[in-house]
Amino acid sequence: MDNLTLARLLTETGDLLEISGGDPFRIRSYRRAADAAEQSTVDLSAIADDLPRLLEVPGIGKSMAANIQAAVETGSIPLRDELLARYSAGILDLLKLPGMGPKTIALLWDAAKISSIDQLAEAIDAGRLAGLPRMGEKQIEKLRKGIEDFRKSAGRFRIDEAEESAERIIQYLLSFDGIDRVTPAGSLRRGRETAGDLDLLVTGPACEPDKAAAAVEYTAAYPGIRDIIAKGENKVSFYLGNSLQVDVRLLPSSSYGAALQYFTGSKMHNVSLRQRALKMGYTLSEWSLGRLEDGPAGPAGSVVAAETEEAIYAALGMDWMPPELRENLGEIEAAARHQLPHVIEQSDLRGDVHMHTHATDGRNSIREMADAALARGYQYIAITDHSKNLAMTNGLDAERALEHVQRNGRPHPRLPRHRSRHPRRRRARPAQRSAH
DNA sequence: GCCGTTTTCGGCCCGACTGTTTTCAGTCG
Repeated sequence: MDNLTLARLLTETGDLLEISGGDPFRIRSYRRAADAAEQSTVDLSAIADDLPRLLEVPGIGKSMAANIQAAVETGSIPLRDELLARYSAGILDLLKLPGMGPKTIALLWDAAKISSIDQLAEAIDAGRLAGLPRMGEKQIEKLRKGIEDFRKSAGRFRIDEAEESAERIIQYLLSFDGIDRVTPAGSLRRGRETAGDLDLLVTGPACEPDKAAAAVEYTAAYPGIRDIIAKGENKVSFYLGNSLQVDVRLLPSSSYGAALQYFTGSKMHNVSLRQRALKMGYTLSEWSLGRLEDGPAGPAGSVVAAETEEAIYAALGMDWMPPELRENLGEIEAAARHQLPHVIEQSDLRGDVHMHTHATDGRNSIREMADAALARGYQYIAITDHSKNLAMTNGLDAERALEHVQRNGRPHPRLPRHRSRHPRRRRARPAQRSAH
């Protein structure tokens, strides 16, 4: 069983526990364990029998270790099976509808025994939701729309697709007078391979508190918007035509560092960082790092650090770290010990050994790719075009391959202007795991 | 259910937005 499957099982158990009204902190433990499984560079199923090693993983205690062992042996987690038997497998899909959380699902279950999207759609059409607590007209319409969107399906987006969408929105926003800077944050900034949504941080004089109304309206008028999800004093969320969700947050330049830190995440990194802040007598929010004794953070809260990420991490006794490391996998402790690992950069890459030319399904010639590779400082490349077995991609047989090389491929003094399939930076091995 | 710079018990992040709740609960990131 791979780590992603393990993470899904743990997440689902946490979700079901929440629907059943379980202890919030126990629920959080399942989520934290799921996160640990997803991010771990060690194959947890391979060490399932090695209890001491499992317990070394932050977020995995005795119970979670037992759950992992059960999952590897049986393909599921006992508590998950028990709860699924009480409801039905389809109940987990309900959580994917916008605005639908465990409390609402519990309500729908208690009032109408609804445990799947199809049952919910049917209940809406039959008018059986009207009259339930918190089920006004707008709420029901929102659910109807959510079901429609779910059936069309959205899912996660490749990072290059998200980047393209981001670039267009950034250009649009920068043309507004008083917006100085638009910074993509979230998983895009953390260099993940896919993004569930797009987070954009907007700063400038037009984003000062109490003055942001015009900029908010301008943002909400972006031509690519399909539906507005939420619009407030300094935040706009919407769906683009391709179903990518975009969250735009407008904050004053004086809060840029705090906002960037907050919006970059990951969620679990932020939770850990705030816990550390609390222990040190501070409170951290998207507005600033402030002193706890001065009251809650926020636009009017006290400011220990806010303008740069560096200042915030420094005030918390830590080195600044590249966004790629912020996954709550020990980087906070490593930064506090000043022992962050080196993150591999584009300049560290020496070559690329998986490249297709226009002879099959690539877009460039061997020569063009060689030139591009040289421009990046590569020392070698390997051309790996398809064989004829893959006819749909114009696979080459031996004769055609030879012809192609003779025509294009004489040893060339120079090398991949093809878009690398690798992220610009590769994730470094987290510090804590290097001790394993 | 996990974890420890005070802790093996007692605490566990924080603010924005929405809808219908007349003061707030639920959801989200």
